[in-house]
Amino acid sequence: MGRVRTAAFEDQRGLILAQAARLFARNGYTATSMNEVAAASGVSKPTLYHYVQDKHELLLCVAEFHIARLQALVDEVQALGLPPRERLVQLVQRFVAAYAEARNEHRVLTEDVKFLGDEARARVVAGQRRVVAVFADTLVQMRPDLSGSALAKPLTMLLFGMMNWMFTWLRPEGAIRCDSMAEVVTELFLGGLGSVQVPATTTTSSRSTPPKKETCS
Amino acid sequence: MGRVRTAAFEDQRGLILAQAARLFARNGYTATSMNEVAAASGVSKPTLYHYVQDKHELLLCVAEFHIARLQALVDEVQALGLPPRERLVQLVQRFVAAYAEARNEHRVLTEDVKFLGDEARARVVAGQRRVVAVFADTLVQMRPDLSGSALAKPLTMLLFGMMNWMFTWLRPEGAIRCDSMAEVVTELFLGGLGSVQVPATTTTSSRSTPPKKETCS
DNA sequence: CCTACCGATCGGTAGG
DNA sequence: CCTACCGATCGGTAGG
Repeated sequence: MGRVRTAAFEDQRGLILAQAARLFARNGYTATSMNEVAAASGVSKPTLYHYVQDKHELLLCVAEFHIARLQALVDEVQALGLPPRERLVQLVQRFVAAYAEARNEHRVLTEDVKFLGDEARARVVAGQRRVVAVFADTLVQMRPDLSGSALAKPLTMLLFGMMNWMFTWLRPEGAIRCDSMAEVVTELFLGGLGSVQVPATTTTSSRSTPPKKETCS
Repeated sequence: MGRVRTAAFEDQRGLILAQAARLFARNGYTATSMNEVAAASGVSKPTLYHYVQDKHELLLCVAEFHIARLQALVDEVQALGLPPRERLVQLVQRFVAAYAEARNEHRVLTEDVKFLGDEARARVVAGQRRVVAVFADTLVQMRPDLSGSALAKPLTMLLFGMMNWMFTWLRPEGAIRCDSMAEVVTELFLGGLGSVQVPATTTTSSRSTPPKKETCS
């Protein structure tokens, strides 16, 4: 049947991807050499190239495995059939936990995507967009007046900003636990959501705004 | 008489720093060559090295000029003598505007600091910490029960997360104006701040915790 | 799986 | 001696 090496091959490949994610996260994609990835994985450089085609594929695999994990998370939560508010609580809680567990991969996803080629980057961005859309839809269900306004996606991105930025300053060994931070994020965001004013004019703004460049002050 | 070259020298140097910031922001520090910086600045590489000592100094100057701008902003707002809530509104509004105006420099500051040497990075991080401290102090003045809790700095970092992350998805040519986003951030954060629960047990943890605190970078 | 290499390009500097 | 540059190339190292 299948080649005997497959299981061990995938194990070794997984270890290489994890080590690559660690090095990319710490030193950046460009500043990380394939020699370093090989050494950290306990193999020679030619052996490394037996498991991955090239440096870009290494980056793409790290990013896509992480995106796939996040999409699975979204599917799980949607399968629970919760009302929107409870669904958002679950989403935040599980995303923060997933980010914490895959800290290196998450950093690579948020910082090194620009080093992918155009098609590869487009795939990754499309995956991210699908995840963001679920959050945005949930927000609209919680506040129907957001529907049609231009605010649903920006609000979603502010929420992602809190979660994503968290892992630039929250140390895993620190006194603050990730799950307690997830609670704070939830309280802050859900508590503040009702205070955000939806401008009545924003609904028609998609028609009235010309493609004229609006420089941010 | 004073050196005639000084004014022109500083102008040229400023242009080089701006071009370096643009290239670093777009392609990353490591992936940007000194040849590209030189070409973008309209000078030869030897001439580039007449204006900067080396590549690391280029990165350090971009980061420090931006930090200095932010510290000046903080000083301006503090000089207004506003009550804490209005002070925070002003801080958010001006920081978002400053980030928008110095978009490239801001991206360099948040993504490429790791490529600085130890001493240089320590200087930059110290500057960031001073800025963060003003935000955190203002939060504590708004909610005195945050004093002594471990939540003031994390909450501040959530606020910075919304602002910092904003410039990864908000396009300058887009329909959404930066100042209107500053309003949304303010409404969301101030509206949600009252909903955040301060755990009673956390109060004593700040005294019992040794220097093992989170480094808010 | 290793040693040994390649085309190219890196950051930085020589002489003029 | 200084400055402000240029064309050319240095020693090392990148991905492969």
